Amino acid sequence: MNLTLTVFRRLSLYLHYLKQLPPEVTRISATTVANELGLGEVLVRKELSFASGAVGRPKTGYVVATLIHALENFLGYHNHCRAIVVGANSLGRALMNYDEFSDYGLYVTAAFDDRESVIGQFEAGHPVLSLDDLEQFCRQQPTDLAILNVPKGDAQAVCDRLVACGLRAIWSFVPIALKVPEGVKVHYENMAASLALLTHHLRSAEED
Amino acid sequence: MNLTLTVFRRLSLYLHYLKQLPPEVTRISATTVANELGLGEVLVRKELSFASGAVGRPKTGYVVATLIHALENFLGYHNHCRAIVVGANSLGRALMNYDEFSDYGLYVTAAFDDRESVIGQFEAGHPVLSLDDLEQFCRQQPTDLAILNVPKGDAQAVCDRLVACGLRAIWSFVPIALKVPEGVKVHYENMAASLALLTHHLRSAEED
DNA sequence: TAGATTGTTAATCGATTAACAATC
DNA sequence: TAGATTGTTAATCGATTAACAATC
Repeated sequence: MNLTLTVFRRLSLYLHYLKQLPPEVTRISATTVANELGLGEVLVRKELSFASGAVGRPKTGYVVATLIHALENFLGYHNHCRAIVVGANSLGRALMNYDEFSDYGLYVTAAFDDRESVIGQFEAGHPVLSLDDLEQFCRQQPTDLAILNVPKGDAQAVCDRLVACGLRAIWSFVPIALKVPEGVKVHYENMAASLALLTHHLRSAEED
Repeated sequence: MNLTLTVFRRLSLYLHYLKQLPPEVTRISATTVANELGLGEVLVRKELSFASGAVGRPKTGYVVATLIHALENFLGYHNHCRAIVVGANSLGRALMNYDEFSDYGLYVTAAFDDRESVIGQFEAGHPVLSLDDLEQFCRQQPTDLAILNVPKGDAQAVCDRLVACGLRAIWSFVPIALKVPEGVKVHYENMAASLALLTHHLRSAEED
């Protein structure tokens, strides 16, 4: 099986669902999970077994606690990872405050920007540093990935610097295709497009 | 052809690419676009023709200006849509400031929250109102969709109120499956999962 | 005319679902 | 034992790619 973003998102949906179950529910069937989340039950079974290696018992289902632990493990909860935000605009600063990251073992340690107006600020206890200090910071603090939030025109240059600093993963909110060497993983996020697709559906619904 | 989020995102990638071309480039081939963006050329052609109805000419390609206009039209640039943010946490407030939305004709007009500490604030010129005023606001200001950012426990109740207000689309950042009537479209966003998948790839790469 | 490029039709690939035997 | 539920194998569905004739 192939781990796509779609699969990964569903796995975290399963995990959230399992975690909100009342504590007296100790076992659960894939059938129940599937119905609650509006998914196919075979899909749920396949993905649970893929991600957690969990073995269910016919008739009783899966042990909830085991499943939760295995999913957390697979999704990275127990495996800490350090990220920096590059470009401390309001979305960048919001991501420094974003609690949910810690559910996946992700910690934002600092932000970087080249605007005097934001340098020196603190967000959720972490500093906004000058972009000039990027290289020095990365040498001192092992950093795994960067959240890229800079203006379009700066994106490729900043990206090159991040790669030179040894980062191997970039989460880019900039809508241009970055050129990176083999071995560096880039994931593009387009918030506006996600939202706009919804409005597109609204319009098509009206036409019917 | 089916309009999925994947397709929609690629369309907006094409559009961004076309827009950053120097003005002297008036015609472009699907082959060039595909190569620049690292995609298959047949895919680009198919999606361009699907979304824009644009007709290319063998040998010369497509007229850039026509393509841009048609894509903007398809993606909603010329079709304004009003959104509210419900739950004015830092991500919610960042989305009120998010410039890119206007590229898709999206305008956030207000935010709602039930915490006294944020009610009355302004963000990008738009107010944070009391959640109590939601119904009244929606009666006075036609609103198309809501960006849902409230605590997990409140999500379903708030969602029900939004549906009762006549909203037909919800963009939810809350990781629970909402129950909505037929005809209401929900899109779930899981920022943390997107980022966590990247770190997962990092870890698997290390193991090789 | 020759070559680049389009758009279509058929083939492939991957993800989801259906069917079903195994088992607690 | 009978019924619920698992996990696997085969079928379907949809998205992407390959092949190719049409055409500027």
